[in-house]
Amino acid sequence: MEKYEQERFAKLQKLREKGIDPFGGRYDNTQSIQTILKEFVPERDDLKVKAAGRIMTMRPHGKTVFLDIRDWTGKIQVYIKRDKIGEEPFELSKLLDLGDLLGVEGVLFKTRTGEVTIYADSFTLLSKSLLNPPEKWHGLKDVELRHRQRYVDLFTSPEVMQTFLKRIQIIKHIRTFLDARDFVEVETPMMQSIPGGAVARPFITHHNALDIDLYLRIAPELYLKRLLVGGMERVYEINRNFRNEGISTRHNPEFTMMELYQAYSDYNGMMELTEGLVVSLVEKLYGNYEIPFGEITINMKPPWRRATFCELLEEHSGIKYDDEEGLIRKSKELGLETAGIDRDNIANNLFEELVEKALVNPTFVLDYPTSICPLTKTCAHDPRFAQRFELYIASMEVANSYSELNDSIEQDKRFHEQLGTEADIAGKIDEDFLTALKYGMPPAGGLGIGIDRLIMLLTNNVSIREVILFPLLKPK
RNA sequence: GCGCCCUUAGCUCAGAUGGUAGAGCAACUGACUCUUAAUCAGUGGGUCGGAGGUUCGAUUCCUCCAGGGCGCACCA
Repeated sequence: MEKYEQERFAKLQKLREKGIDPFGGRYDNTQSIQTILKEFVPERDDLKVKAAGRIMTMRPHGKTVFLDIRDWTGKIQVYIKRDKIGEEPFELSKLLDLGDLLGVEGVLFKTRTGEVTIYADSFTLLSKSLLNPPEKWHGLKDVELRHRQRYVDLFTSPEVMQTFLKRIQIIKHIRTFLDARDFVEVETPMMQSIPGGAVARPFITHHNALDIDLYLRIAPELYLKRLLVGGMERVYEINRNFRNEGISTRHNPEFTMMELYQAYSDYNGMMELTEGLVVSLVEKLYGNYEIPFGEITINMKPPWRRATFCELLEEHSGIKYDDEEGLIRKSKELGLETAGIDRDNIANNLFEELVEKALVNPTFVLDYPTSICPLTKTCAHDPRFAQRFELYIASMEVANSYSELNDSIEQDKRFHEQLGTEADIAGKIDEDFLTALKYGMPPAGGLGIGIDRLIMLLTNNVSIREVILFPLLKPK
């Protein structure tokens, strides 16, 4: 390692001796390689182009050298010929290495073998690379190295670059979609003194001047609803949530969540919105509704199935929600814990065990038991159930939505039921949120979409770490 | 947190019932003015993840540790 670096450093010194700055500077008016490749027309041999990119391969042939440079849009071959470029510059080309960043000016032509190539009039070293890039053919395969040194992964693997560019495109599309429907994007606190809006272990941090502990937010929900009270009728936020829990192919401690709230809507409105949004993304990225995901193919064609929690539970377990003994019996058959657990949670555990795995094509699961939905309005026809849906695709929970509970008295009661004893409650209920509700919050639909998971689906990556630029890894 | 698996050259990978390792790419030297996984000739490169143990001898067997992958658990 040391050795390779020294060899390259020696070349760098030689360049300096020749008066060349090995780290370049401003290099204006380049065109993207993709644009250059599109511009080429076979009839013309005088199209001047200027490109900049990283040297990926080099094929020296005595008094000529072919090299491929890549930028973030594509790859193009460069042809450097001594008789064309002059003796001194040609000597400089011998000090180039794989991985160096190079600027090239020249005319386009097609080689005998049919490859569009820049016939270099001149080249400029824009940055000397001091480390060996990974192998040209296999690239960087080691998953750990790919994540730790994402910068290498990105310049080595165009597919990885494409995944992240798609991620950016998807998030941009979501913003455009929501902006077109009169939503406004807002920012709410990441550091909260009471972590609310979800149930999860938070990260704790400390503010020195105030000498108080703060929590990194587990959800923005309670602040976004305050904005509904304030009269911001359609708000959304796309930003990070932090949960101090296990790491898996579907969980990263910090992840990107989109939450939105629409006054005077409800969870039915949110279903329409969700389906419209995700389908528009599928159409944009795929042009058809059959999308591959790992080993499976998902059919995203709307309309998506809508089925209640109870229907699905019965469909996959043969047991009705009302049949408490049946639920317990089935749970025991499956080896699930039942002691000290109430019926709703037993039902929910059974649901997770039996139903979720089967939900491959998009399915809206409606009307969860009220006790596991503390922030949700109950169903008019049966208050044991709440107006909530979760959207499952490929057995992953992708979205979660409800008709927002706007009755402050009911909300107060639910918080207390959720938290249990008075001792547990101290300092854990966001009283200011309840105060806000008392002023009056419009009935509203709320929606949360796990952006990373959505991007996994839309880019065919089965691990969340493949769609997060710098996933959390233990320090080496 | 638990279980299974992985860690060998800069990168991608071989390998040995235990006798201190090999290929391709990359690098270095030379030849080559339309090549493209360029080619040809030659050269160098390794604490075999770390620490212990067994052994005459360990990279190989055992234990522990670290990092990672997958699954489970956790996760409204």
